[in-house]
Amino acid sequence: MPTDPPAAVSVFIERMGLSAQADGLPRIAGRMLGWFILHGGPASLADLAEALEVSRASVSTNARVLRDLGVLEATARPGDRQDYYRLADRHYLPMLEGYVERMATLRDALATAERDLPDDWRDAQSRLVDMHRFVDTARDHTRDLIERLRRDDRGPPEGDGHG
Amino acid sequence: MPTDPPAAVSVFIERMGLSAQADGLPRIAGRMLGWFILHGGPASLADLAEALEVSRASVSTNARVLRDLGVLEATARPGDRQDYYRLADRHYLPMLEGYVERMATLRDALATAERDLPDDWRDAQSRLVDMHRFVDTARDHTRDLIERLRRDDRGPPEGDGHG
DNA sequence: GCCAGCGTTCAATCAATACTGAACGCTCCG
DNA sequence: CGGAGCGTTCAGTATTGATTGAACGCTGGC
Repeated sequence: MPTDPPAAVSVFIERMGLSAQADGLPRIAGRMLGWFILHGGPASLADLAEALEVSRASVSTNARVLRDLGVLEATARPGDRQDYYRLADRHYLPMLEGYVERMATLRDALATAERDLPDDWRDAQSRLVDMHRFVDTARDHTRDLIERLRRDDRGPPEGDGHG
Repeated sequence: MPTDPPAAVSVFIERMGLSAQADGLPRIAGRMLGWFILHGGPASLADLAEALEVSRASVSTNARVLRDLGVLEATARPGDRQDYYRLADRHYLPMLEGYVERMATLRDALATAERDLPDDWRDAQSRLVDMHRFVDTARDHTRDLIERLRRDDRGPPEGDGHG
């Protein structure tokens, strides 16, 4: 074996699992994402199950989750009946979209409360509106960011490095 | 009782609990936040425990969590030995700061992988850098948003309504 | 038409963690 | 100095949800 650096590989995959967990996704989904970031190419569910040492059931379930999110894409290979998956182009955008979605949920709770609460509750209404405005701002801001990132597919191939 | 609209109140509080849960916080923390948004004023832990019908232990623990996050502030009332809490000024900012923190964690995982992986893994490196750039962009963007929101304390007291 | 392989689904298990009740330490009042 | 009230902490409980193993349906090869 010319190369045997599984140390950094497994460390990264595990970290991605934890990161996904922090974002409300199953840990295995994050590990699958990590695996795809490192290995990229189309892989079958059996490949993933073996590589990550998890059950086929988990791989199947989480592949569906990631596919529905837009992180993974299904590909077909001529002459092979297996399902193959690969990373979607801008696979990281769903993360931001998840944030937007949470903000929308929160926004709805605020709007409903504003509507259903009597006018007596002046202070409450004031605080609701205040937070409502904040959530709208944050959501719009993040939406714009997503739009922008969706447009410039890659940006300059190289040049200025750091941020 | 001149007003008895606890329906919308409890609905909102419960929704805030779920919203907090989606953000990785204990549900009770979210319900406490909801209660403070509606009732605002300084409240003792005993008040909260009774209002939300949860144990004093939970209230104590979650009050600490929310205080450490910057969502609640501790206030003192002269002549009263109890601890009183109230909503912090821009209590919603910690939500965005939490996002930034998660992105920083993710960024660190990516940077570490880039450093520790051998150059052989060209494609992996390429994907890592690609995602790294994205995370940096999103993080900076969100940071700027936080900065901006921190500056304009309230904006106009009233006038143009919608965003 | 039967067999093998793949993906999915479902009940059961397991782990993580939020929540509670009880005990403790502290501070102030009498 | 003794007692009461408040907040904190800790072990135990309960609940949520991820993960698994096994059974099922489907598709293609022989």
